[in-house]
Amino acid sequence: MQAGFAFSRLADRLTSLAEITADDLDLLADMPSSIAHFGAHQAVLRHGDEATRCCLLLQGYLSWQNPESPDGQITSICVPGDIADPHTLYRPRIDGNLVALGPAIVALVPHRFFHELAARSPVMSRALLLMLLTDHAIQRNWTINLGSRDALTRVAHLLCEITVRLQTVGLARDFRLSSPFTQSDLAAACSISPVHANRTIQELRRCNLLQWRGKTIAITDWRGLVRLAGFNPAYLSIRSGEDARPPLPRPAAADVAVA
Amino acid sequence: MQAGFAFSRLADRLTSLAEITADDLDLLADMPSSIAHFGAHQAVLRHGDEATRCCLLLQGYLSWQNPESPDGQITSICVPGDIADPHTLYRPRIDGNLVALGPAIVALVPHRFFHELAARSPVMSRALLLMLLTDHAIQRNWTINLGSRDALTRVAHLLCEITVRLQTVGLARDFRLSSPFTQSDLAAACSISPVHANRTIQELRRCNLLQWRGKTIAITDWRGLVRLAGFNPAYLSIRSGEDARPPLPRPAAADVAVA
DNA sequence: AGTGAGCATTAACCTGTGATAGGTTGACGG
DNA sequence: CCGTCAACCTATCACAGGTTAATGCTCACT
Repeated sequence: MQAGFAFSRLADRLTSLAEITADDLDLLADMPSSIAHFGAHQAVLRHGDEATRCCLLLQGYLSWQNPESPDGQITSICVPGDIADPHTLYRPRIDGNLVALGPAIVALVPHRFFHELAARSPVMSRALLLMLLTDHAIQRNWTINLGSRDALTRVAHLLCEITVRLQTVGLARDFRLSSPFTQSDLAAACSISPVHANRTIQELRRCNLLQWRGKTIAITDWRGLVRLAGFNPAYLSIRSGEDARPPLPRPAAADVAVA
Repeated sequence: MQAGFAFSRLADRLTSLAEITADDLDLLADMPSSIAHFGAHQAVLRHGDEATRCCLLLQGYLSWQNPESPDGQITSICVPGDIADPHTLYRPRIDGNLVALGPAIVALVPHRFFHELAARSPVMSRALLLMLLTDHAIQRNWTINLGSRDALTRVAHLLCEITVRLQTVGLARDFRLSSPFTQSDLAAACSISPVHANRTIQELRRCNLLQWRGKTIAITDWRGLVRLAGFNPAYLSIRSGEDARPPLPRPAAADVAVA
């Protein structure tokens, strides 16, 4: 039941990308997979591996890290519902390390399943392609983030992005998100030093934008955070054509603080 | 004749990505296109446009710029043979401004042509997909570049990347590249100030790594530049499976300094 | 209760880069 | 021939953020 719950994140994610029908979703029922659990900072995929399966993230966060940089720079972050490595469907050689941020649950799905899925359903094929394109858009935005913002706004922007991405799959609806990652992880994602990450978070706290205690972050002033970051969710789009919807809290569910 | 020459860049580019046959290349012969010329800093596509055609770059350089950042941050650079906006095939809304760096010649090709091409030839379809994936890998690398290198190595890395990308389409074989872009353009791509870009270039000159006079850059010590930048061309790959070939100067052609 | 590991916090100091502002060169037009 | 303009070069000063290192907190395990 826990597992079925987690799998529905993928459905949510795909639905956010294209007009998926019930029939299409039924195709996911046959998905073969084996479930794997990972602990904090444990490697899911290693640089140089040849992938034969995709990593579908069910719970927690994963990060891609640059193997060459000494401080383990993080180049992207995956949230539940993401396929961490969709590109391996077409080019299986792994470039970078895929590492869990905090405990994570991953479903390993044979490449073959997705290839057949795409062959069987044009809409699903399109959704997978849009997933790739969205990853690309996110990556471009990380480039912008590093290139044009200072530490404070950079961290703020990253938090905005993660929040909206979680909301797309039904998490963090009340702007509370589980944060198993450390301040050093955040620093590695924003390319600042861990010490300065700390200074920065304190500044965000002092502005009453958020609380970060223990393993959850509560964003107490969403609009303030968005304004500070200059965050525009359009790039995360979400249903081709439409512009991104503002992440309004929909009727609360029971699954709120679990990422 | 000039034009036919330029079109062959696309063939070179696609060939570098997948095992293209002569029959596949023949399909390119029907490519409908209209040619457009642009001057320095002129916009090719504007943020918010809806694209119905792809921009195939024949000569010169194009850049994607972030419309929100005041200094016109450059988030990626296109070289001849690149399709500047392959993602518009699937999501036509333009995000960012596509701007010419120096004079550029572009072939505008209807989306329809590429969709039919992909439907007709699986290999071509694959090559187009790999083009998207390579763009993505390059973008990830820009994130790494901004996040983990200082100004000097950042500029060095960018120059290495551009050089190798030019070489895959038969340009810059002798490590001389046309550089219609200004130091400010370079600065915008590396997210440093124009003044500091100048300091940096002088440093590179002082180390005898390159000459930059007028509108051409001559890299005089390629290995030194690669070492300084920590450049590893693997991410540009270039024929799935293989690792990237070292960019050896092949028998010189007549087209050397023209980008 | 005691120990140790990992993480958060604080402080003192240092450096790369930005900002500003001025000077030089070269291409072009009248 | 001179004025204009854009690009390039140089110098100086201020500050965001890096580095290092010491201290404290919290939790897990014995």
